[in-house]
Parts: sequence; structure tokens; C-alpha cells
Amino acid sequence: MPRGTLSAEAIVDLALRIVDKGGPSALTLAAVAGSAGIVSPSLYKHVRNLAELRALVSARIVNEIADQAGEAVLGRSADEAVRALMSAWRQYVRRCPNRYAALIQSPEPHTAEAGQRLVTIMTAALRAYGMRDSAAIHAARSLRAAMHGFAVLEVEGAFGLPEDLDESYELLTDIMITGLRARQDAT
Amino acid sequence: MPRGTLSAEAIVDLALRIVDKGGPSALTLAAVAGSAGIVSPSLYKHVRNLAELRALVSARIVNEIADQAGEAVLGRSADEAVRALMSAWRQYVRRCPNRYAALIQSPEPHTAEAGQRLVTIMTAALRAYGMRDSAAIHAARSLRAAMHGFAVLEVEGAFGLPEDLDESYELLTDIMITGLRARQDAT
DNA sequence: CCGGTCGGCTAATGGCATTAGCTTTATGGC
DNA sequence: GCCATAAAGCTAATGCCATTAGCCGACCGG
Repeated sequence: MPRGTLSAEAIVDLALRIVDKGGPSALTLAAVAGSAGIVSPSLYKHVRNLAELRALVSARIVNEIADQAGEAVLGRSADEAVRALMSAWRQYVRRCPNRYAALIQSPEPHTAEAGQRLVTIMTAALRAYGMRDSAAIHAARSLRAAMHGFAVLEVEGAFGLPEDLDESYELLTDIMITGLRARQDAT
Repeated sequence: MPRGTLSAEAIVDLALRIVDKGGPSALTLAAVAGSAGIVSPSLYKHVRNLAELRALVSARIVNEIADQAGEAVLGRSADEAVRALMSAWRQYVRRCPNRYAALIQSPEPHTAEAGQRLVTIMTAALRAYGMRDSAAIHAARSLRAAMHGFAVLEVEGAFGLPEDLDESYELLTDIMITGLRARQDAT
């Protein structure tokens, strides 16, 4: 077997660079092959098809986010943990908007596994509010919806008005924290 | 001029039916042309290109959502208005998941205009919390992020766990209401 | 030294968007 | 009622992309 230098991992690396530069729509097999110095059909020796490459890329991105999120939450709990988590999430989005835009939310094995890490991190952070099991799941979903929604809208340029986005996100953060805490008091 | 029966409006109608049936990726000029009984190049006499068609479709969808949202909010205020708004939003998503998935959040004139309607509806609902101007904008963005995030994740099947989604959304609704009310009390 | 397999290649197909340029057809002014 | 015109259809052609089939050479273990 020739050139051992091209693994699926390496291909994902190249794919990420392409996404960073040209956005999600630039991620084509032709482009990846080109940047690897081979022709596109050769890629099929490493990756099943474009859909799988997208899934692998997404899994990598989710893992990156989970890394950031996990680090942010470390040593904090309750309000501070949620604030740090939300802040870390948005920081990732601002640092790598194209990657975030390329994220595909599929019930695909690799991505799902990485997503599981996030669920664990989030439910752990929520345990400080006295939430467990189902309650923690529902709260984690709410948190994720808020973060993801803001991220998607910001990345896609959907916030047209001139108001400062940092302020908006701070408000969203405060709302989530207040809301979660109220739940804690309620139950 | 022959066949006056095919306007941009009619094309969007056909496009929506295609999206409903096959999801966003099924929306191709070839498919639309086929369902209109013409060949694809003829479409360019009515629509600039695929991107514009997508934008027109999105504008229509945003208007549909604004209709539902506006109706839901009518005659209610504060908590009740927010609850009704969030409920209407998700009902639309559940009724037309493919349409929601096809939504493109572009800073494009038609969509932006429809989006303006939504902003108006939302800020009006938030005025009951004593929010005006910038404060209302930030709050509207937060609300939109929460609703959109949940919608996107639900539509894309990103919520893998068996927990009931209705319950999750109710929690998110409560969190938003509690958070917004706390803001009201704060200022 | 040799055979298998891995990883590259070329060729070919089919779907799609898009452009150019031709033809038909309805209609509005005469 | 007729005809010029412009709208709205068509065919042909291009180019990009994913994907499949089948070929070939190079590395590795024995």
C-alpha cells in the first residue's frame, strides 16, 4: 500500500480548512481531493461518500465544541457553570463561524457519540440546580436550543438590526440562568 | 404573451409543495419546472436563479409564521402573549417541518421585509414587560433564538433521547417567561 | 523475490444550474 | 380584423459535481 499519509483523519483536517475558508458550500469532494493532491474518485478509498465526510466533519466539530464547553465548566457550578458554558459556546461560534454553519445535526453514529459528550457536560452542570434524570434532559435541551438558535441566527446574519449582539447574548444568558434557577426553587 | 397562468407566486406555490413532500434538498429548478409542465430553462423567465427562488420561498414561509404568530398574540399580553407566541411557532414547525427546514435566514430584501413583521409582533408582545427600543430588540432576539433553536434541532432530529419533546418545550417556554419577567422587575 | 492488497488513476454516467439563442403565441394598438 | 412586439416557451450546449467501474503500480509480509 502506497502513501500511508492520507487517512480519514487527515481528510477531515483538509475538509475543515476548506470549510473555514469558503463556508459549508465549498465542502465538495473535488475541493478536498484537490487540496490533497489527488483526484476526487480516489477519495472513495477513504470515505464512503460526501454525506459521510460531512458527518465526520460534524463529529469533529462537535468534539471541538465539547472540549471548549467541558473546559469552561470545569470547577464551576450552577449559575457560573451555565454562564461559562454559554460564553464558551458563542466564543467557538465566533472563532469558527463557518465550521458551526457546516454542522449537520444528524442521528448519525459518530456525531451522536460526540453529542453524548455534550449532553453529559450539560447535565452535569445542571445537577447543581437539583436537576436529575428527565428534568436535567429537558433543561439541557432548553439550554442547547437557546445557544444553538442564537449561534445559527448570528452565523447566518439573521440579526439585521444594529443593536449590539453581545448585549443580546448577555440577556439570553441571564434569562436562561434566571429561568433555570426559578425551576430549582419551584421543585 | 402566452400562458399568463405562471407567475412567480404560482412558482413559489409549486416549490412549497415540493418542499413539503421531499424536504429542502428536493427543491431544484428541474423539479419545479417539471411540476409546472415546462422545462427548467423556462423558469428563468420568472425567477432569476435558484437562490432567488429559495429566497422567495423563505419569504413566504416567514410570512406564514408571522401570520400564525400575529394571530396567536392578538388580545394577549405579557406572559400569555409570549406563551401563545412560542406555542404558535412550534405548531407551525410541527405542521410544516420541511418548510421550516427550507427556511434560509438571509439578509435578502423579501425575507427581511417579512422578518420585520415578526420583529414588530414580538416587540409589541414584549412591551407589556416594560421593554422598549433596544431592550425590546434584545429580548426579541433572545426569544427568537430560543424558538428557532428548538425548532431547528427538532426538525433535524437532533434530540435523540426518548424524553417527551412537548415537556422540553414547555420548560423552555417557562424559562423564557420567567427570565423575561425577572428582567421587568429588575429595571 | 513474489504475490496480494491498498491507494492511486482514467473513463464514463447522470443530475443539476445556467446561458445563449431560436420559436411560438397572445395581445394591444391600429 | 391584423400585425408588431414582447413575453414565455423551447432546444442545445457548457460546466461542475458526485458517483461507479475497472485498471495499474507500488509497497509489505513472507
